[in-house]
Amino acid sequence: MPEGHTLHRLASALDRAYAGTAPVVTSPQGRFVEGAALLSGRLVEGAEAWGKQLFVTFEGDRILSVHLGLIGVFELSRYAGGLGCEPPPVGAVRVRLLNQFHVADLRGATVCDVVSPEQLDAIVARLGPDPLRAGQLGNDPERAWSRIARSGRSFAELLMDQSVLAGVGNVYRCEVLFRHRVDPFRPGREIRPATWRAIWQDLVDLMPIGVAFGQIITLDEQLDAARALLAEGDPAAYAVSWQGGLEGESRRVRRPAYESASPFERSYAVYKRTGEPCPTCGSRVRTQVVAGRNLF
DNA sequence: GTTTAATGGGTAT
DNA sequence: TACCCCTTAAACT
Repeated sequence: MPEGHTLHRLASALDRAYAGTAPVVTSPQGRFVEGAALLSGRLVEGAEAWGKQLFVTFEGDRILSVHLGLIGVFELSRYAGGLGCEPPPVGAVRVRLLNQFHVADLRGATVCDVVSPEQLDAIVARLGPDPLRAGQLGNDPERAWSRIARSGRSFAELLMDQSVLAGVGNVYRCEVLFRHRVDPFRPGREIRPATWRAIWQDLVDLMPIGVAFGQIITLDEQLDAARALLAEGDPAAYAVSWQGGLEGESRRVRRPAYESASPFERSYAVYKRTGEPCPTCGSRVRTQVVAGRNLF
């Protein structure tokens, strides 16, 4: 379940697995048969993410455009044995990319289309700056600030608006508001410029760590440990493609490669901690549904 | 066996 | 603000 870090991690994993190869593209579920036919057998030029949008570019200006939505999963795994020996699709697999060593199965996405470069540009043009593309041309955080500074909408709402800021979802939103002690309901126009700059910089620091470990990490102790691991070495060590069930568990736990096994327990300051004590002051974390999403 | 929740977002009202 | 779509697995009966 995806925020921007998931999509960027997925894009680079797909890029490594498929760029320069011509995968067989199918739709075992049957709902993307025509699109699959447009792509199958063509050389993959690359994969990239913008915010929560994923694009896989095939030769001939045909681009697979995917948005995972709330529940979508693009499960990438390596298999041994070559074509014809791949694992059978399980569940509602809308798209399967298959080459000699890799299978990627897409399930539950809200968007899955073949688009042109012009359509890709139009999708990207609707997005605000992406903290995972910090420093890149045309990805200026001032664009987000100009929207925030003149908006009467709540800051919490603005952080989730992909046309203001691309890639942040509910977890990063809740956690970053907590980290900077910002009232979620304060209107954008009452946010101080220094507050916005600090939050943008924090996301620029935090989100690549999320990409490296395949997990949103926002607690300071975990961040310190994560930075130490990254400093001493090999983020690829965490790019494990399968996570088996724990010893004694009856059910096998499978995770997509881009989510990977992480050495960190999933733990947040406020997200999904309703009723539990604040890590700083001990008061109870409260929840309020804002436009259909749980704000903590 | 059925219901619900989930890190999203588009469209209608 | 409501409702719709996508799919799965955990949490309920």
